[in-house]
Amino acid sequence: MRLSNSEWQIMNAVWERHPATAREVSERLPDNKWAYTTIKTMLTRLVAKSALSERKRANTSVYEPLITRDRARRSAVSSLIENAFDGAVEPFLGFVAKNSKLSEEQRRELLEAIEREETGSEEER
Amino acid sequence: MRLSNSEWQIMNAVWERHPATAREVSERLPDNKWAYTTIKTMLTRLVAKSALSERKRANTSVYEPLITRDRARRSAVSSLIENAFDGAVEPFLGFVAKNSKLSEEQRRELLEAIEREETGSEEER
DNA sequence: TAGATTCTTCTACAGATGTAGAAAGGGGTG
DNA sequence: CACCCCTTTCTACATCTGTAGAAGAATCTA
Repeated sequence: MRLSNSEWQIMNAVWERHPATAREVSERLPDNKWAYTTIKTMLTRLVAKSALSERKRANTSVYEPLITRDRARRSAVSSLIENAFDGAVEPFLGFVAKNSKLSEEQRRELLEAIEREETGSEEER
Repeated sequence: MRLSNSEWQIMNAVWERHPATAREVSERLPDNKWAYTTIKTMLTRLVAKSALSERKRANTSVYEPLITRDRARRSAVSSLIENAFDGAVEPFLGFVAKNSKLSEEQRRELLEAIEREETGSEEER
């Protein structure tokens, strides 16, 4: 399941709160510059690729995620590692650690996360 | 500078050792399934978007990166954070830490990297 | 219920991506 | 020089992405 840049924007809005109508998505989009029909088109495409479900309430479609944000993220990160790091996780992690100008706060958080070493993910519906 | 999946494969081969000819790229590609001309096409497109330079040696083109791997990686990671994490670095880091089934070894390395907190990057030419 | 408003569905189209064949050009070898 | 082989250059085409208008269908409102 690969999402394009614009599709991510749409999905983000739907994940935020759902079911959601096209209108709601449109309103949630930060400084939205898309025509309403553009959003509809993307919603339709996302339904086509089974990222969203569509159901009618009166004459209006309401959309709901079929994949979790977590899952989509994992897949995006994997793909990045695959392409940009030749599939090697370690260099990726090193890169992230080295390049992400962490604040003291973030650094501690990250360290803790690693310490905990919770492997797995909270699926957020 | 956005690289598509296939473009990453090509660039990876060029970064590996350069200048490189199309033939060399083709040979370096792990289990390459592309026709020679496909590779040529992609090299040409990469030249068009200034990711590679092209220069003739006899009747053969030799290519050389115009962007560093590090730079391309940073841009890819940024873009990922932008799309999949709404631009928030922290959730991204947490996610990575949590989801990346580190080996004991990798964990230590990552920790060290964070401790060192080298901000910046080794440009690899 | 007529008109205004909102939705949906279709159609369109340019540019990016994936993939590659045909044909022409250049260079080394016998 | 003739020829073979590798390389380049052109052209092609399907699919995906980004973006949206036109027109018709449903709904709300005075």
